[in-house]
Formats: sequence, C-alpha cells, structure tokens
Amino acid sequence: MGNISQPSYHHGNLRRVIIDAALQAIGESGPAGWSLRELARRAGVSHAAPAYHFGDKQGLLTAVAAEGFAMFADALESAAADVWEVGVAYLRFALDHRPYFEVMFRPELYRVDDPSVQSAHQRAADVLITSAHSLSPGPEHDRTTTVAAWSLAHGFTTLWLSGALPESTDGDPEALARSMIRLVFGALAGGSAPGEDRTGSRR
Amino acid sequence: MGNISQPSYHHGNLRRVIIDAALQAIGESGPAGWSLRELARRAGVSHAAPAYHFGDKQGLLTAVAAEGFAMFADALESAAADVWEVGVAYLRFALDHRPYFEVMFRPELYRVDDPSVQSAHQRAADVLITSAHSLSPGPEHDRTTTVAAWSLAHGFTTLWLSGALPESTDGDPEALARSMIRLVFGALAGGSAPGEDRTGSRR
DNA sequence: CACCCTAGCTTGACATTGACAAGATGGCGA
DNA sequence: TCGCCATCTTGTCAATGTCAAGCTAGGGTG
Repeated sequence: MGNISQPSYHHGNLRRVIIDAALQAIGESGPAGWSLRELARRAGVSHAAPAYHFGDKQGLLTAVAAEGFAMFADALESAAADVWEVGVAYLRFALDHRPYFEVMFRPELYRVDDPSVQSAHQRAADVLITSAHSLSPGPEHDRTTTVAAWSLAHGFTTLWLSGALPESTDGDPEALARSMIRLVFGALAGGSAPGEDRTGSRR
Repeated sequence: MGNISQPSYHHGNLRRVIIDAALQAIGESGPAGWSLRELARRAGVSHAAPAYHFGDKQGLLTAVAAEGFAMFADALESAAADVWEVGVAYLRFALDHRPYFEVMFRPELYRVDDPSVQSAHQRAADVLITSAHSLSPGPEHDRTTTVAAWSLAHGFTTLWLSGALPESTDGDPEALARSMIRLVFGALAGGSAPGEDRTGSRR
C-alpha cells in the first residue's frame, strides 16, 4: 500500500495530523474559515475525533498558538546575536509561518492563560525586550524604546500581511524592514551602524 | 407607550439598529462571537431580517468597515494640522471605537473591494502619507519614513488592544504613544520639536 | 377615495456546525 | 490469555447562515 497507515482505530498521531490540517486550512481561509468537521474529513477520521484531542475548537487553536509561540521564540533567539536582525526575524517568521502568526495575535481565538502558551510567549517577549534594550539611547528611554521597536516590527508585519499598506509598497518586505530599522534606530542610537554588534555594550 | 415605535413591519431604521447591535456585540465578544440571529433577537425582529439589508454576515461587516474607515479618515484629518498628533489620533480612534477598528483591519471578514470601503480607506491613507512626508529626513527616505510611521502607530495600537505588551507597560497609552513618536521621529527629523508645526515646510 | 405596487419584514425549511453522550476497538501490560 | 483504557466512532441536539416564498402597510397613481 505504501500508505502511512489508515487503520480505523488508533490512528497513532492524529493529534499532529489535525493540527497540520488546521494550519493548512487557516492558510487557505483564515483562522475562522473552516470547521472541525472539515478537518476530520481531511484527516479521514470521524467528525468527533478532533474533539477528543483538543476538547473544542478553542482547544485546537490553543495548541496552534502554543506551538507557534514556541517556534517564534526559537526564531527570535536565533537572530538575537545581531540586534539589528531581530525585527527582520519577526517579519520573516510571520511570512514563513503565516497560519501560526494569524492565530497567535488573536487572543479571543484561544486560551491566553494556557501555561504552554504563556511560557513560550514570555520567552519571545524576553528576546524583544533585551534587543530593544541595546537600541535605547539611555536608561530613561528603555521602556519607550522597547515598545517602539516592538510596535514597529509588529505593525509592519501585520500591515504587510493584511495588505493595508499603499500599493507603492511592493518589492521585498525584508529589505524594507531593514531600511526602516536602520533609519529609525540608526538615528536614535547615535550613529552606531548595523553590522557592528552592540549587544551587551550597555547595562 | 413612549417607545420609539415597534410596529411589526416597516421598522424604519432597522439597518442602523442592526449595525449598532453588531457594534455592541463585537465590543462584547469580538467580531466573531455573535450570530446574525442574535442581532435580530436584540433588535426585536425576525431571524432573517438582517439578511434583507446586508445580504449576509460579510455584508454586515462590510458596512461596519466602511463606516469605520470613514470615521477613521475624519479623525485623522482633524488631527492632521499637527503632524505629531496624527499617530496619537490613530491610537485614540482605536480606543474610542474599538469595535470598528477590530473589523477594519481584518480583511477576511468583509469585502475589501467594496467601493465605499476603498474610498474611505484611501482617504485615511492619504492623511498618513502626507503626515509621514513631513517627518522624513529627506526625499530619498520618504517611503521608508511613511511605512515606519504607519507601522509604529498601527503596531502599538494593535499590541495595546490585544494586551500582548509586557505587564510593565501600563498607564496612559496616549502618553506612551506621544513619547514614542517624539523619541523616534524627533531624532530622525533632526531636532525639530513637537509643537512646532512643520507641515508644509517641505514640499 | 379606492387601488395596487413594492420596499421591508416574516415564516418556513435545509444543510452544516460545535458539542456532548454512549458505544466500539484493539494494543499493551499483568 | 484476559481485561483495561486510550483512542476513535456513532448518534443526537440545538443553533446557525442562507435561501425561497409569503405577508403587510403606506405612498403614489388613477
């Protein structure tokens, strides 16, 4: 048969299969454009099978968000060595893993208080806070700088994804993001150029 | 009865009533936490009445988005006299009219190609583009500045609304927004302080 | 003033959905 | 070999979006 198994019972890894089906469905029609029953159909199982693993739809989306934030934190941590690249990594994650991203920042879709979600979210936040820290022109501006950096990255990412930016904004989003970061924080940090790693130079 | 009329037929302004009910419902449980039938119940009409005016759920949300973008454009235009206040107006609109905002930037919820949506959206975009223009350190940075300003405003707004910012970020969002704008674009524009109106100082 | 025409609403129906309860199955440990 | 229980299925229910068809009243027409 060559097939990766299709027994009626004890599917084996149904949980993963459903999550993957959800991600694909989200990619096709957004985080609300599908039903649990449709995922079950795609996975070739009965209509109530998904509920066993996730309780309800919110439970499934909570699993997606948790996984997403974990991957997000990993991506940010990998880029953290070069502070000027963290913002770009933020954008790239959203582009590469759009379905995850579309769930993650929609708190009403899942259970925000879920422990696995919270810990991964915190891990991602830590990278952002640390990075922004080294971009700040002085301790009294730390908080403002952090929120500004975060907002810039998040704002550009979501605007790009939603297609709300003016038509003139075409081309390579990563390149545009890089010039934004250089423009804004280059002036701020007082001339220290991207490429020079300023991590740890303060604090 | 003192009641503003409740005839069975020819309600009179049902369209408006349904939109208002939708806005309230969105405020209570997000843009997806309610049903057309529930709105009909709240309005005291039959379950299919809303469909007459809006076609379907997407039609209703399209009407909300169109109205929202129109109000948004008005708000931005009112603030446009002082360039440094446009970003704050962006935020304030979202805070004051959250239900509108939550629909507006979720294109999958409504018909983006609707003419009334598009024209209002364009009007809002124009204000943002013009404002950012006068913040740019030079013509070669116009596009980057525009997108940066837009992203900063939008990012901070949506992060604030979603509650994704670190707990340390409390207090008055408008004040924080103002210091962000001053910090980022103050350095950029080369020392011209907020308060001094630079509109028109460049082309 | 009688008529009717149609915008505005209602009634009825249908497939689909999320959620729950109860039953079936089969791999694994004792 | 046997029983247990995690995993999945089957059956069911109320709620929903959407469509089709019917009803009603109020303004325009004669």
